[in-house]
Amino acid sequence: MSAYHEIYAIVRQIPVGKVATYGQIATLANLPGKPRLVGYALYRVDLKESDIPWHRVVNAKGEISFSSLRQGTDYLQRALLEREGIEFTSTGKISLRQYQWQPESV
DNA sequence: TTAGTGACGTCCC
DNA sequence: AGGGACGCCACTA
Repeated sequence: MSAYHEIYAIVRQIPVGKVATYGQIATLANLPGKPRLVGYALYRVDLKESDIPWHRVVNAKGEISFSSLRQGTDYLQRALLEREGIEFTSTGKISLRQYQWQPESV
């Protein structure tokens, strides 16, 4: 059983209209302090054949990680999030206080 | 095997 | 608020 499988399982649990951070996913996947692995795990996921809502994962700043490696999927991510009702600030950030996923339902 | 890089986070300035 | 340095570990050359 790969640790990445746990990551995918966690991401799949993120409800529509909510987002989670890489660090949050890492912790939930029993990989505290290793958020980079989460990012790499999602990078390995095939966007088309996976049923994983990868677009609901953002960094701790509440922003989408823009990278040339993603070939524009970063812009797609923002579009998908906006389609789910998530609003972006003028600086392109998301209000985590309002949209961050709370597994334990504070 | 060593070195470099990265869908990130935390700390310090 | 914004930017730089360091740490983390898997993958690639």
